[in-house]
This record gives sequence, structure tokens and C-alpha cells, in this order.
Amino acid sequence: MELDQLTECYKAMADKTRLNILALLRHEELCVCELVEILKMTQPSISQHLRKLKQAKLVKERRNSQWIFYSIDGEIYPFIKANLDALPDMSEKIEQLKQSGGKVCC
Amino acid sequence: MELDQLTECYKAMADKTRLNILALLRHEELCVCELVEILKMTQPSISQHLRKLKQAKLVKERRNSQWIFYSIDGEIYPFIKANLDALPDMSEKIEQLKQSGGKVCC
DNA sequence: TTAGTATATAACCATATGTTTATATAAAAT
DNA sequence: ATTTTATATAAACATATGGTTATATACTAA
Repeated sequence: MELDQLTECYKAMADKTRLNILALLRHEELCVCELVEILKMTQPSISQHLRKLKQAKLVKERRNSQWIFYSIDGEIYPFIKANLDALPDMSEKIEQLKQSGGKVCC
Repeated sequence: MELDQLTECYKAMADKTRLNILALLRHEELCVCELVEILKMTQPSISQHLRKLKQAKLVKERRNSQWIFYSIDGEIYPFIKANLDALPDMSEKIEQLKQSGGKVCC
């Protein structure tokens, strides 16, 4: 692949918050406010991280009325599956979100 | 894997020069002065990039008298092979180095 | 020991990055 | 239409990063 594209990919992954987001989206698509709640970060901060991931084509978005749901993309990277598989399991966080009533939606 | 370890890995890969170094080392181990010549960058700059790669355990070093040869490591990362395979082929650069008489060594 | 070569480290500086606060946009509900 | 909710963008600031120049270290050769 092109080095520039690869650099953009790894830059997008070179941040703990963004790896957390990818790890969460591996389980299921989530909207911004859900990520805000799980990660305990401000909404603008999460939005900017999502923008970077989207620009690197690691996630894609889908609008559903007020909400924008983000999900894993990365199909342009032949290695993406191997990298996602190395991310820690976040099912507990997703569980907590559902139990705290927050799921679908905010 | 641990998110902190993964973050360090992707930070180390999030730079075009360092991806170039990895792409070159995929072909064969190289010493600092060879990388300097191929990449047309200053020696301190290359050394600092190598340090980052080494700290992330993506490369290892082997001393041979005055020279320190760097080579690919990355064995702690289950996805490393897939990622290295996506790097562009650099055999032409290696060829040029050998023809310019520079190989083994400096 | 001294001089030379290969590499590492430190100090400095310019640019990039991530966070926060404030504001804008877009859709929904009233 | 106006208000509310969800998300995006902008401005400002502190910290991180990468490059350069200068210097230190490690090994070799004489």
C-alpha cells in the first residue's frame, strides 16, 4: 500500500482513546453520546476522535434521525482484522451501558 | 493485548520515516549509516526514529564492532506479519545502495 | 595514547496533537 | 416557529513530536 495511506491509518490508531473506541465498536455500532458515557469524556473530544478515525477510513457513520451511529470500516486495509483482534474485549463496558439504561439511546 | 502496549506500537508506526525504515528492514538488517544514506536524512534523526521503534519492540539491534545492525522484531504483536506485508517493496532502494558501493559498510 | 568512525543523547525550536469551552448545525418535539 | 437534543466545528492552550545542531559515548586503527 501507499505509505501515506498507511501513515494516516497508524496515526489514527496511535491514541488510547481511539483504540478504545475501535475496541467498543467491534462489539456493535454506537452513537456519539453512548461513547461519551462509556469513556467519560466530553462530547467534542469524542467527536474529534471519531473524525480522525473516519478520515482514515477506519470507521463509517450512519445517520438515524438525531443520532449518528458509528461502526467499524477499515476494509481498505488488508491487515485490519488481525489488528482489531488484538484489541481488548470491552463487552463488560457495553453491558454496563445497557444496564444503566442508556442504550438506544441517550 | 494491553491498550498501552498497543498504543506505543501504533505511535511508533505513525510516522512515514519509521514505516520506511520498517519496509527496508523487511528485506535485510541494516546499520544506521546505511539507513542515513538510503533515506537521505541526518544521522541523529534516524537514530531517534530507531530508538522509538526499539522501545516499541518493533526492531532489535545487534552490535558488530563499530556498527549496530537493526532488524525487524515485533514478535510480541500477533498482527505484525500482516502489517509488514502491507508495506511497499523497497528492494530497489536496497539495490541502489549496494551498487553505490555503500553496502557493508559505510 | 591519540585520531577516526559509528552511533547515541541533549538542547533547542517549529509544528502537530488532544483537550476544553463556546458556538454552530441538524433533526425532533412541542 | 420555538425549544430541545445530538453532533460538529472553531478558538485557545498545553503538551507531544520530529528535525537540527552540538556534544558525548563506544569501538577501531594507528
